[in-house]
Amino acid sequence: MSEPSDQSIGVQVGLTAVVVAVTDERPRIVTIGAETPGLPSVTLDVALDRTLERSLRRGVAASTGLDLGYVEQLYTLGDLGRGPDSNSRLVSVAYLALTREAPSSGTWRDLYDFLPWEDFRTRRPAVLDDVIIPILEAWVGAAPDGEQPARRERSSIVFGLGGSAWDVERALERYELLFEIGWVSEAGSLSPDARSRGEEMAFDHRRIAAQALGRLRGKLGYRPVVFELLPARFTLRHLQRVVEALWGGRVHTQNFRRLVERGGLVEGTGAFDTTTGGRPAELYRFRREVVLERPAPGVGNPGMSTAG
Amino acid sequence: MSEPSDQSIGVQVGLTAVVVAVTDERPRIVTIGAETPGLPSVTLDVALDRTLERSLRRGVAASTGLDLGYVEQLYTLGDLGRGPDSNSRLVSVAYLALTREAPSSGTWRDLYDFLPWEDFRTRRPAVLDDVIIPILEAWVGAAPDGEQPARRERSSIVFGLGGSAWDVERALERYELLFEIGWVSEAGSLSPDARSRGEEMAFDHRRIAAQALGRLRGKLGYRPVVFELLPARFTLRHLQRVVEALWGGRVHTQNFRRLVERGGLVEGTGAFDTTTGGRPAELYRFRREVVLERPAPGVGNPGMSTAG
DNA sequence: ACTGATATGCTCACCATGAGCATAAGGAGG
DNA sequence: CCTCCTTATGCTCATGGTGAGCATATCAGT
Repeated sequence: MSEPSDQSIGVQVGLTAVVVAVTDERPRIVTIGAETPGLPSVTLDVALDRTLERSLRRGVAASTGLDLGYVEQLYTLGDLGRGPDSNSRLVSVAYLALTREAPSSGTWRDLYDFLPWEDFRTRRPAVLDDVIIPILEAWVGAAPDGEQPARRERSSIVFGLGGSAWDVERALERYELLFEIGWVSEAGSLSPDARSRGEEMAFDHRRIAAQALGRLRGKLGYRPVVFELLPARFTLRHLQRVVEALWGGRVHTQNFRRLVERGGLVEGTGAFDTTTGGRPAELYRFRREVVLERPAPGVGNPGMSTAG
Repeated sequence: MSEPSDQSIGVQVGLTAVVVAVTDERPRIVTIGAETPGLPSVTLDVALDRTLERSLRRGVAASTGLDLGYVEQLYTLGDLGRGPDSNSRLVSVAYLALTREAPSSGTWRDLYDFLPWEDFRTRRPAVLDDVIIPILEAWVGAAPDGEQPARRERSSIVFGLGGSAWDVERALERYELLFEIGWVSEAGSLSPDARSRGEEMAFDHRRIAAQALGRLRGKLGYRPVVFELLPARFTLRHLQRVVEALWGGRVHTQNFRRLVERGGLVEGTGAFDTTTGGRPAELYRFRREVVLERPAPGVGNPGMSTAG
């Protein structure tokens, strides 16, 4: 059982949030700090906070001015060597928060600035074929002894090589592999080609951001979380763009419509948006009742295509 | 960012494991303690453990003698009022571990002893219709003001009432709801009807067990985790029984076979097991390569039937 | 009116899934 | 040996979901 002991002296518990919004068809996160961007974080205050989540909300409000809505725990990190000094041990609980972009004392940044290889919407990222895959192949080739198959398998699964499909949800595994082979790094060591390697973040915050992206992508398929990122009324096109922004790929428009309409996720309001350029689009709203009807309501896994 | 401060004094970090095996078609977990069963736990030792997971493995080995294989982080709990005394704050990181049952200095217990309403294999648990649903209806009826619809919706979703289907993965939500309405309780207050309410566990360990069950049930569908619970060679029947034990329901045998065979999850070895009673069953092995071929290899969500 | 957009409806082939029938191959008992 | 019971395994069929693509509707501009 859990016996208290002096060993725990020097342990601190931090709470860190990846606050996600989608604006102008781009996934955005709140960052703090002028030079190296970091995620909004707070140290658990035993006296003030009854629960971890309350502590997080308080901390994010204090450092960004944002009042969080949907919040979900991601992961707890506690490896040696984290945190500001080497004397104490920092255990951080990372959270994913969904909201709509609002003025903040932090800075909203494009998530794909930090993870550029994750966005397939306009085209397959060139850095994948030009740089990452060759480096992975070298890493596989340089494997000691019988470890080569394991390395080959891992890179295949994670980066969709040799017959495996690109799995959008494996964003964390991709980051971890790139980190292990030394191609991306943490804690703001400026690399000369930040554009292709992605910008760095403070501490291990970029890893957390990658995990948030992967979790969110996965959850999109079976829980109606997208609507946290949308206004109360939206066009199906808008909904699709938000999903695509997070997914990092394009989907078949008609099938996407069928999915969300026939799946009962949305219902028309009768009002129209005429500002979209062509035929006016009907404004829809989220049908909350859907969670009663279907076991796993979400936008499914609509077939991804690199084309529009 | 994360500023160290004296607020964190008094915080302890604990690691807790739900160690799951399946023996004789029953899901089993390791418990510690003579009276009220608890989960194996350890306090993070800053000096000894480089990572949280190492700490957990060390702690479980120390308290049960078990050497864990597959380990996955579940959730981090940190509410006020946890832990042994009210002076300090205990933040616990809960883990799910999968293994095969082996001699242990802890005690292997049937998981459904603690969560009896979760097992639909022989029949729908009587306690659901006899006790739980009436209590839920009373709780809905007793709702203040306009809160009634929300309560009705929640109980419908979580317990599969009024058209909603029983979702095996919502084990945690069911426990949480039962806890909120006071029908199950924590920390070993002996209830007179433990057989139907389920046996209690120390602290909030029963909640953690419920979460482990839900997570495991979910993961079964899209990751080949069952095989952590099976020997290297097994019959399809054995595989099916293990899945059913965790799922808490029966599946259609032929369709299950089709799923795992045509899905490439297993391959025959040519050897047979003649001890099963009828026609000898071929022994199969897990095909590791499947993770390369399919994005989400698992035993899917084979249709559940209450009948055999 | 014609063009270019976007919105929306509909069809069709294909595959995964739920359900059930039928056959194969052991053992136990007469 | 024959019959029955049990488990294993093969196959069919209807249904619904999914990927793709064609066709039509309705706006803004020119």
